[in-house]
Amino acid sequence: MTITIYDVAREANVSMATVSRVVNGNQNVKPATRQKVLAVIERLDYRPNAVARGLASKKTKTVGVIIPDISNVFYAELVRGIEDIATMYRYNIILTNSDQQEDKEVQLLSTLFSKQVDGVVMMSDQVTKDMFKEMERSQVPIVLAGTIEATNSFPSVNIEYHEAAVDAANRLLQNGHKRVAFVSGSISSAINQLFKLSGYKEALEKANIEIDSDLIVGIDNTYDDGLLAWKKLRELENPPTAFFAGNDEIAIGLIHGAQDNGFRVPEDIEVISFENSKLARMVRPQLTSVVLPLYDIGAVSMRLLTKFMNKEKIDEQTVILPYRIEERDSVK
Amino acid sequence: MTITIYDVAREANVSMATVSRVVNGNQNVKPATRQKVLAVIERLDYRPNAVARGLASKKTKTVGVIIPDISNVFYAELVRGIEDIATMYRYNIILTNSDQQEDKEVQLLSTLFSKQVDGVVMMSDQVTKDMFKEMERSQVPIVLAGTIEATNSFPSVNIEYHEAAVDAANRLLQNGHKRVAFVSGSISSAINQLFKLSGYKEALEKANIEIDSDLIVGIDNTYDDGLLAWKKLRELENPPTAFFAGNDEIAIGLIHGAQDNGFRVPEDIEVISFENSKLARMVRPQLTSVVLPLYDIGAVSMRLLTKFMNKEKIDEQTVILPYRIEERDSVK
DNA sequence: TTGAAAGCGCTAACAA
DNA sequence: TTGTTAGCGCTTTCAA
Repeated sequence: MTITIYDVAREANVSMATVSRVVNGNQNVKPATRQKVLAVIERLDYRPNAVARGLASKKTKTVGVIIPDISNVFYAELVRGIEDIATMYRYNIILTNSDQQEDKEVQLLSTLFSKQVDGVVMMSDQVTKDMFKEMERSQVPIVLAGTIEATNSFPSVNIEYHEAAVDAANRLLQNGHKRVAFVSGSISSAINQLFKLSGYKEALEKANIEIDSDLIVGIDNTYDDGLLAWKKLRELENPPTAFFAGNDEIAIGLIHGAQDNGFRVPEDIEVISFENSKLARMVRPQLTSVVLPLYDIGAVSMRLLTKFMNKEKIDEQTVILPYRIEERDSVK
Repeated sequence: MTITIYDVAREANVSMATVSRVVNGNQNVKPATRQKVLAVIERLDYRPNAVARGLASKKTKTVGVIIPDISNVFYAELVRGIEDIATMYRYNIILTNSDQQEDKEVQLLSTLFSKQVDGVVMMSDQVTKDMFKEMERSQVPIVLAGTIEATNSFPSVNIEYHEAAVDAANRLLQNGHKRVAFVSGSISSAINQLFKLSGYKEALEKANIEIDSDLIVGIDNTYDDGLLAWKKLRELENPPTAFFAGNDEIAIGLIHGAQDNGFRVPEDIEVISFENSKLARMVRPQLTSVVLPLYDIGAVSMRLLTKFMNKEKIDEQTVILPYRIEERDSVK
């Protein structure tokens, strides 16, 4: 039925150990023997069983990936970065969606461990206590991608969210705005709370502008919620004239809300986003946005993971990638 | 170090077979014994090794997924559908990107087989001969999602592309257009060629409109190419007044191209799309589009695959999902 | 340079 | 209801 290393060994008149050696590229095989074995492998169309190999070697050449939701472009980009580097190092990835549910994240980790993955790349809004506990007892390395964990106990790849947020807010402030709204997804998440919002606040404070909590709104990371946020903010006695949007969908919602009400962007209203997905160029006006290099974060995370898996020397387990602001047309 | 079924057996004073039984929910265990074993499992925090299990049982509870590119929303939606149903049936997925490269697709299949996946869901523009050969000798079921294979040798899930295309073209023709362009990605792909384009042609012929090959343009499925296609088509002596776009990005490129040239959509130019991703609602005017239910195609494909994997009775291995046209504002 | 043999951690007859 | 045992297909000593 399925042909095994034994069949090859028998046909080639060698021991299975020898077959194993040629399959694994071990140099201790006489060229002639190697040829002979290779020929039989070819003839029988032998294909090593990776599961058996995994059991014997305790290496599965597969890594687990936990993200909130693959149907979100944001995470999809990240995963592409991870997968490309994984492929490069001959790993496959098991992809899982957590929907940001803590219990699911914990359970997913557990499933991945039971499947004996060689490592895990994970992205989460917030590393809770339970997750931390599960992560701690992992036998394999875990890299956090675009995820903040307070104690910095795990390797991670991020950008300077705080500085980026300060920059973005300043970009608006320097155009003279006094009423700048902060509209972002899950304000409670570590990154939004600790970095983006704090950057926004710092910029305002430095500009001597009082922080108005009415101008800080936490919504879902969606277009519709962006639209809604516009409506709500518009009804304020003293509505904002500029918006710091947590991501592209929100930014577009805000812009369309403004346009539908007869405002022009950027003439009347300015909007800066924080993501720079493909979407950023697919609206009019095109979005000025902090670029979050998701693909790179994924790629670098995976590369870092390979280093841990191969027990290579690690220079720095906390890597910070550069960011920049892509100037387009939603800000003057 | 790692604790195994043996450790549990020893601590619980039972045989490993009994432990195996309780772990697998086998009913042939005395409740008292079950309790005892469960307690030890809990105490030692024993976790079954899925790789060993896979080797012994020849079932890995993981399925392979091959798609062109996860960073494309289109495929990401599909994968989410697959993953959700997979999770429901306790399968994990190994995700791979083929970038539509035939050799990569063949090689990916081979890798997945070597990892002993229990089945494969795959999406491809075109099932080539080499792929077909590799698929044919698969020991496990393969379901094609949103993919046409001429001989219908494999189970598949699709929509009525041809009818949908006829409908879409008619939607434009009924508004009196005589010059309707067909702008789509990889005209050579099976679906585009055999179904979308043929539907477009059929509709035109029925309306007694001569087919003008200048009006049929094959590009990449991108926003930028949509923009370019607009420019090119605009320079025609007798330019089109309506567009059948192969997907949302192309539709948006076309619309922006038109708007940038001072045309109004849908007043001057009408555009119908073929996808209905999230994007469709995120532009002005919002896109009228054939809805391609990607999530559903993924979900149904995975469900179908579980039936094959469990050797359930299959009513129909070729499933066709309904489509509809979402009327919005890019068509009058 | 090669082979023998002992696992890897589990499932699944089969016997008791 | 439980235990014994023979694999599953491979890697990896160790010895030759």
